[in-house]
Amino acid sequence: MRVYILFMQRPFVHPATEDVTLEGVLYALAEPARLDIIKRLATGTCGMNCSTAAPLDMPKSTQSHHFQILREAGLIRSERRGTEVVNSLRCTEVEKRFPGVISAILKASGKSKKA
Amino acid sequence: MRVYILFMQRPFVHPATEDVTLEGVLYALAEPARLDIIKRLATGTCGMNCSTAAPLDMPKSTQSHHFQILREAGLIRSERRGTEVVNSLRCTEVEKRFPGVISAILKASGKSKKA
DNA sequence: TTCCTTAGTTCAATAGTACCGAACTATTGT
DNA sequence: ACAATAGTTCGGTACTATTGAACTAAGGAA
Repeated sequence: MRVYILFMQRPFVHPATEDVTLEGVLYALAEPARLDIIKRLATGTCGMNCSTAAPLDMPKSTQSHHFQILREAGLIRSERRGTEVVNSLRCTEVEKRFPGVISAILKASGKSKKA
Repeated sequence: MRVYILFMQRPFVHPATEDVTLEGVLYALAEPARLDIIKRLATGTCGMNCSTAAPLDMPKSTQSHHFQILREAGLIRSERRGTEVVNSLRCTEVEKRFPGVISAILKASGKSKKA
């Protein structure tokens, strides 16, 4: 028999559009794994849970860490839906704050290092 | 009396345009101090030496480190001119490789965190 | 030449950050 | 009530950044 002490689950914190910083956005996207997550979210039409949006071989604790950074940078919105967390891009908001940045990076991210 | 053993000074290495990676560019620009350097270089019409392009209070060893990262990312070109190193942006090249990325970031970098 | 000055680099140590396994929380289904 | 699924938190190790100190290199002055 196991005793659990129950806490309220901490709600996710999302910065307001005007509080999103360029530094935070660039920092978040500079990590290939996180850019990868953003690319996956961009191709899908609806939100994705963490495991789906993250690369297959990434440990869950690392996923959690990266999603937190993306969320705090203002790039994604996360919502709890039962046991899972549904993540979706905040592209339009970020585009409004920093026009062209995300779209140009997403467009560029298709290019490989060398043929 | 001090004895110096003289070496040839290592020449600067600049990646070819096609070897510039998005990851490297974003990583380089994600650091506020480096974005600052790029902004300074962007406003000037000609090249600047390291001390001029870097923030005033930055230690020289840190400057050197940041310029190396910017250079290896393919964002700047460095040339020795006597005792100093003249740095200039490789904007057009990077724009050709990743259209819109640098220009959008430079445009966005003017925006402050909050009024 | 010899020394001084200016400009930047390299080294090494410390401070800070990231990654990931293990243990845990929370919700849903059986 | 228990098992399964999905994600979070913690803590230790491994990597990365920052910076003072020592150094290289070029250019001038005496």
